Amino acid sequence: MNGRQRTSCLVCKELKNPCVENLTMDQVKTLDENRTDVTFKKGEVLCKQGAFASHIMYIREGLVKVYLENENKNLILKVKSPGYYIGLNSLFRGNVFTYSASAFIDTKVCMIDSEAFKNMILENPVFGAEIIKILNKSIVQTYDRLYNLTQKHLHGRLADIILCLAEHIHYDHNFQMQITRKELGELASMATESVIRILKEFKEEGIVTMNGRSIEIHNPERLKQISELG
Amino acid sequence: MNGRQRTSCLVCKELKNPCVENLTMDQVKTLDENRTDVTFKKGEVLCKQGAFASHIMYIREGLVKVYLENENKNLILKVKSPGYYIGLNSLFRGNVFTYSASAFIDTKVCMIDSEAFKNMILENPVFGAEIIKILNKSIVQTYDRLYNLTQKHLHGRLADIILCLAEHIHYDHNFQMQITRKELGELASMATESVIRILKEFKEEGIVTMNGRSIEIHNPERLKQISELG
DNA sequence: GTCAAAAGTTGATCTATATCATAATAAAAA
DNA sequence: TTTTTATTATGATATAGATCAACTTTTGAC
Repeated sequence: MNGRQRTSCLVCKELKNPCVENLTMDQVKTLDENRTDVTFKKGEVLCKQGAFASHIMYIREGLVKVYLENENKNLILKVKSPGYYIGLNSLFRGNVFTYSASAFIDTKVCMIDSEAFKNMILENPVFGAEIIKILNKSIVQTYDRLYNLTQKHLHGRLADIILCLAEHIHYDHNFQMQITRKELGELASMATESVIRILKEFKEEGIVTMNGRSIEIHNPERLKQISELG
Repeated sequence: MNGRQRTSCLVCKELKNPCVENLTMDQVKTLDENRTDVTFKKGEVLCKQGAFASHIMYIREGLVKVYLENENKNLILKVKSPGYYIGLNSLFRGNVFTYSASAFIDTKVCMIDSEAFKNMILENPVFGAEIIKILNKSIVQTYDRLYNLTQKHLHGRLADIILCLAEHIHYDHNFQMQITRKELGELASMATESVIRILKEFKEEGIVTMNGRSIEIHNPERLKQISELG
């Protein structure tokens, strides 16, 4: 694998980037004049694939599900947490959202006018470089998801998701999932019944114990192994 | 589908971008002093996932296969043609190639020193904005591939690839494929036998006629339909 | 507290697709 | 030209995982 393991982490912490630090006082002021804070309740749609992207969103609080829409089934691309941007992909190319996003839990975002954001990049190349860095992280994350969804089996994908929930969202190997088996299935891109069956197997092997939506990972190493083997 | 069809075109023409136009004479000169031309024969490796990316490559002639490596099986991400860059993803983040690339046919590239390239972005924000545009196009293309590989059936994926070869590489609905069924399978991410069987079906339905590696598409509309239905 | 709806569970079945085996060509090498 | 190797082709088999059906438990609404 040439130096890196492809764990499909839906939440890429590395992407978190307070690149506002690179702005001048004047620029922060301009940005401040061109922003507005909005709160979304769980399930509400933050942006719609194909709609005009007049603004970039910066997540302050909450958790956002980013997905591609289609008649039959949605494909979850990633889950974004505070510190991430939504809508960067629309910059300098059509100003149309390339994906839809909805609040996984109650979420607060700060909306920044696209034009103001673009000007910031054109005025301040260091800020631009930071945006490039963020985009590149996001591309690598997408490559990983592509790899995981096409090359790994259900067991590996579910192991990935459980580890991701524990280590990047709840920061604990013993946690209360706020999501249903169906949603878990959406994240791992598999049928609800498969989620249930595989969770049962993990339980029987002693890798986890579960009670309703609370889960405790006893053997994270084994989960990582399962994830690697596919 | 919210306004757009997800045809999995491995060769995204929109990405072609002579963004050198945005450089000053001085910058073009600097760039010229920091570049070197290299020719690769069919099959040769241009860059290796995980290796240090001391340079960006700009494709002048040929066709390049970009893929993720792994013990068992490679996953083709995209095919790049003249006008595209290789290695942009490594900018401002570790300078390590995120993928491997090899020449699909004889290929000429121009290598540009990474540091010189980065300086260009930091000196010239319009150039930086162009790079952001290119990265964003590439992300959207990757989302499409993710969608296609995970949501479409074999028939749809193969239809996509055949159309892509015809319309974006050979510019003719009647062309001589330079690749084997095995390679076709790699592009569409399916077994060689499946390629053969599905091609036979297309033939029997009168959508294409074939003779060895030469193929003529009689009903591109039908192929597009098959691609859409998955 | 009762009823309805949603979530969870389990087993049975179905299906798309990979894999295997083997043969027929075609291409390349000797 | 003969021999070897790679490609194309086809049928049989295996299997991962989805879908379906039915049943239980939990949650939420009135």
